[in-house]
Amino acid sequence: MRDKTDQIIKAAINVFIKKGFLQSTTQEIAKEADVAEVTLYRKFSTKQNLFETVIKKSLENHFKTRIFKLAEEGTDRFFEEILDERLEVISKNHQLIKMLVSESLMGNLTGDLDFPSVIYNGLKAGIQLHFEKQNIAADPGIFAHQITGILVSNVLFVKETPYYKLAKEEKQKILDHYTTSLMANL
Amino acid sequence: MRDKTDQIIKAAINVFIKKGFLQSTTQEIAKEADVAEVTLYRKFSTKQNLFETVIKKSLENHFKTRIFKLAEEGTDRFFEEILDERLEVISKNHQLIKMLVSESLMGNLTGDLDFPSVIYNGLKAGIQLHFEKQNIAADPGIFAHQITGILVSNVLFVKETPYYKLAKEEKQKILDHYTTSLMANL
Amino acid sequence: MRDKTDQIIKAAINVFIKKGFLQSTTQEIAKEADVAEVTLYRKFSTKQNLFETVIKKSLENHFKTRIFKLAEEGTDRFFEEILDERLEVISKNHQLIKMLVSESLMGNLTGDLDFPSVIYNGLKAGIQLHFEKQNIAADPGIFAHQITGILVSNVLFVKETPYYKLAKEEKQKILDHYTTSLMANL
Amino acid sequence: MRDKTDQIIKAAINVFIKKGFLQSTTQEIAKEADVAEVTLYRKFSTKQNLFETVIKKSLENHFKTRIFKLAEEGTDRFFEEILDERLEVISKNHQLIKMLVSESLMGNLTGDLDFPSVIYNGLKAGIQLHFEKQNIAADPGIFAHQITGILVSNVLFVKETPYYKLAKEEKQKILDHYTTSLMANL
DNA sequence: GATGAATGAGGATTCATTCAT
DNA sequence: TATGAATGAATCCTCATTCAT
Repeated sequence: MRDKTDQIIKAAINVFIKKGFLQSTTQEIAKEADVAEVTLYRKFSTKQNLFETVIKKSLENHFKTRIFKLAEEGTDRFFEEILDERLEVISKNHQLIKMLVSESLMGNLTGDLDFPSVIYNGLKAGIQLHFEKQNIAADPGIFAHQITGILVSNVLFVKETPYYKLAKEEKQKILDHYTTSLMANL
Repeated sequence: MRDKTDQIIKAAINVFIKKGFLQSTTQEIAKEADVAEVTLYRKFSTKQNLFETVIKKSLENHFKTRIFKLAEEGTDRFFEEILDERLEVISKNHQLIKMLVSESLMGNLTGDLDFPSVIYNGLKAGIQLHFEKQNIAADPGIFAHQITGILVSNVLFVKETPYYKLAKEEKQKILDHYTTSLMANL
Repeated sequence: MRDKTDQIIKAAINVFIKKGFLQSTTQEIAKEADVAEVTLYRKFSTKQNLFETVIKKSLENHFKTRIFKLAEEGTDRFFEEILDERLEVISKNHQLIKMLVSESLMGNLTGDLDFPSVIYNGLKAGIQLHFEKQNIAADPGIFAHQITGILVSNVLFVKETPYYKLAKEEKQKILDHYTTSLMANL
Repeated sequence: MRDKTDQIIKAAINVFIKKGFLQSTTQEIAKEADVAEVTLYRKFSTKQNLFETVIKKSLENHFKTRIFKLAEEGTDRFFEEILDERLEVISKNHQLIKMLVSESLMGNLTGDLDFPSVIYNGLKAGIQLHFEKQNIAADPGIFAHQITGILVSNVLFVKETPYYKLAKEEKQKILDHYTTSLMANL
């Protein structure tokens, strides 16, 4: 039972990532999950509901962040570290995130499922804490905004080599660039 | 004749913006255009084709850029000016651009219809020219990338007041922030 | 379950016979089968597929032939008997066969669904066996061809009284005529 | 004007032969005739009407027969000559005749457009005359029927080499076979 | 708990034909 | 006479969802 439910969720996530919400059919998901189509309705009652469940699960699984710990620690490489962490995650879940952003833009994600908002709010809260700890007088919002932009542009354009596969020095170069940009306004 | 065609295009753009490609139905477009559904097919043969026509038209109408002229002129406020221009356009066509980015992410836009690429490539070419004129040794790609990020984050998050409605000083503050960020790496 | 499937097949055959493939609509078939149109698609996926299924079934049900048994037996009234058998079948399934021939001419039947070919090949093989058994040196093809002609002309032209309703002597007269014709070339 | 009309008829015949009545569209015919679709309606008012016109024309153009002259002449090779004539015509207009027979079977041809009937009736009348002249006491109908069967079987099955391309001796062999068959019942 | 069977609603597209010029 | 423009009516087919077992 947990079994079938998991199969469905796994299949659903694959299909949704590949085709997006509208293009995915419950038929295809059921087939990929090797389950009868009705079973899926038994457990999730609605395609929309299945989608939301899947999104929630994905967000939980992939986007845990260390941002608050970093802010607490008071590291002076704060921006560098969260950028590194985020770029790593994004490059590893490229398709998923593309879908999340796309669905967000289409208005299919609301509240705590709206990926860009979740990211943004997380960043903002973390940065705010960081600024407080470091006695920096600056608007956390605009920095969160800017970082989100950096991240999203990395979703829109696929690089030959994804970030997480880059050599350490290459990563560093990128991080330096972004950090320099961000710090310029402090 | 041009008349009906225009009605259809106008209606199509509205509907596509409101609902995206998949959710839009030719029926609804026809109704909004006050035209028989067939007429739409006579003129555009396919929903997909209508969509592409509409997108092309939109790109032509709204996204002419002064970037090359600016690069030629050799203004030292180059980044500031193109950012201003772009933010103006974006804030005025928010819904349209949301749709364009969304469809791009879903893979429904290719080649010269792929909005983010078009923007990015335009920026890159302009920046390259600018750098050459100013004898700046820097990678235009990374700056184009960064600006695209800035722009997209402005698409993702709706502000209370859209950019184009802001007071001059407020605009200037925003532009200063971004420009400082960008110039920090020169 | 078998129930609905059978209803559909039965209805489909009726409609196809009455109107031919192109003129028949899945809607009408569904209605005649007292089934939702979708159900038909669930079971047969395609109108074409339903058509082929129905044709196959019809061929199996109505056109089993005794020709090989007759050839084996070595009866000297071989031609007479198969002609009788065939004319019986044809006159009893006149509408069906008209449709089959018509669709064949339109190129909508291929391979083992192509009624005229099936008939011809069956005849040819049977006659060949017959000739071998009887040590007759003649081309089975031309006789099969000729018999097919006889049969088809009985499809094209409706008689007042169908063959199967004729009195024994009348049948005999017809058979004699055809047999004389055929045997003249032996 | 005559010009356009002719273009349309020519195009129509091509398309109808290639696709049959139902599968042909007035659009395609108009395109092939290099004429506006409406023009076709101007001149023929209806697809059905165009079809009938075209059929009539075709029957007139291709199926003039010498049968009555032959009957009058009182040749003793009567059957042979009309068979030769007919097989020649059929093999030269194979596609057209396939279409005619197919449409006849579908009930789309009535009265003097019904090709098989036309052929049959022509044969019957000619044979009757022949029998009278030759003082033969036999039913012309059954012979006409039989010849029609021969002809139709030549429509159903395409030979590698069409009749009209065969060498004289080969034609003769075929004619001898058929004639023998027919005469056996005299 | 799981599923085979069935469906209402809708969607893109095609076709013969008419209108107005 | 010829035609560009427009359309009502259908057609095949798909999808999310429910029913009965």
